[in-house]
Amino acid sequence: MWQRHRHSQCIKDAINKAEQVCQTRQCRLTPIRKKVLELIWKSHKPIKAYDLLAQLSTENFSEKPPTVYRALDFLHENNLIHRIESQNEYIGCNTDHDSFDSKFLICDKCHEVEELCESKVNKTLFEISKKQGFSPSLVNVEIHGTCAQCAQQ
Amino acid sequence: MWQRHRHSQCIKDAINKAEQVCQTRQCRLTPIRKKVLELIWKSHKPIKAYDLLAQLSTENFSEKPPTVYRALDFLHENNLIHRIESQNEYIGCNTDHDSFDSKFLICDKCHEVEELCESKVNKTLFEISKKQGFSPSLVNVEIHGTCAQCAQQ
DNA sequence: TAGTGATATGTTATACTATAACATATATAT
DNA sequence: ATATATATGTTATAGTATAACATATCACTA
Repeated sequence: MWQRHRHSQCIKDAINKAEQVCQTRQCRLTPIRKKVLELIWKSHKPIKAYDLLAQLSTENFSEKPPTVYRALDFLHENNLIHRIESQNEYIGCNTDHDSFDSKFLICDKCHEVEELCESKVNKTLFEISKKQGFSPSLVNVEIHGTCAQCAQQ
Repeated sequence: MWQRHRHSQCIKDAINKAEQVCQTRQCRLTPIRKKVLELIWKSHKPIKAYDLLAQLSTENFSEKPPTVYRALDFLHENNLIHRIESQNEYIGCNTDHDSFDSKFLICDKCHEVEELCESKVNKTLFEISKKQGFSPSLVNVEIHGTCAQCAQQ
């Protein structure tokens, strides 16, 4: 990418947003939760639970599965991260949509993932669902393929 | 359901279709593969790999994970089943679309799943992807919620 | 400010999901 | 018949996630 990406900034933004959300919702961004969120954002790509866990070892936290899964649960419940279902991976969310609607472009070559913010498709899917008597609560779209970068090569 | 569902018939249809597909593609619907496909269709709901495996035990097949995962891989490659990513479950596919496009309504109460056959949304998603320079190869949509049956109760 | 209930974390164990690697058997095509 | 490819058997292990209970910390109020 020719454009300089101020990565440290996007981590900070994510933490700030998380702190705001927690203040509003009266829940606590504890050190573990904050650290896990930071680690997720530090990774430009979606990251696996056990990779997060390994990184926690260098910190002062218990390096055991429940540590990271509890933090992931918390962050997910509060719409601060998404789970990429087809990959068992987690990625930060900095958009303002509620968690019931998420769409991802997943590059199968470099494994980068981009979140799509688009509401038309979502609306259509809701309408189709309702026509069938189905009451949707959550829509997840995962589109696999090749990203622009990788296609050039 | 007031309407009588001829379940044995839909299993037969699925096997017939599989045999056709295999003839066309020059691949083999071996006894294991056929049995796994039958078991998947026998279950009205998506089913887990290890549940299939347990059911294979009563048959004359090796009740070990690779047995079922290999059959699942084969059936999936040939578009005879889908994987519900958010549930780690497998479901039969009797529609004629290619596997690169699948959409499911997943009832979180009774766990029944219905496949949507709809191409408009898919087209839109492809267009959006391409605008971003992304070349999609596969779209998977999983919509969670409550089905008509369960909503009545 | 000590006590109490709710929330969060530590810890051990185990359940659930999937694949690697190599041996053996079966099918298909000369 | 034999060679090659394909499929299955078998053992072991990797990878993903949760249950259950103990301990600690927070937040509220008596």
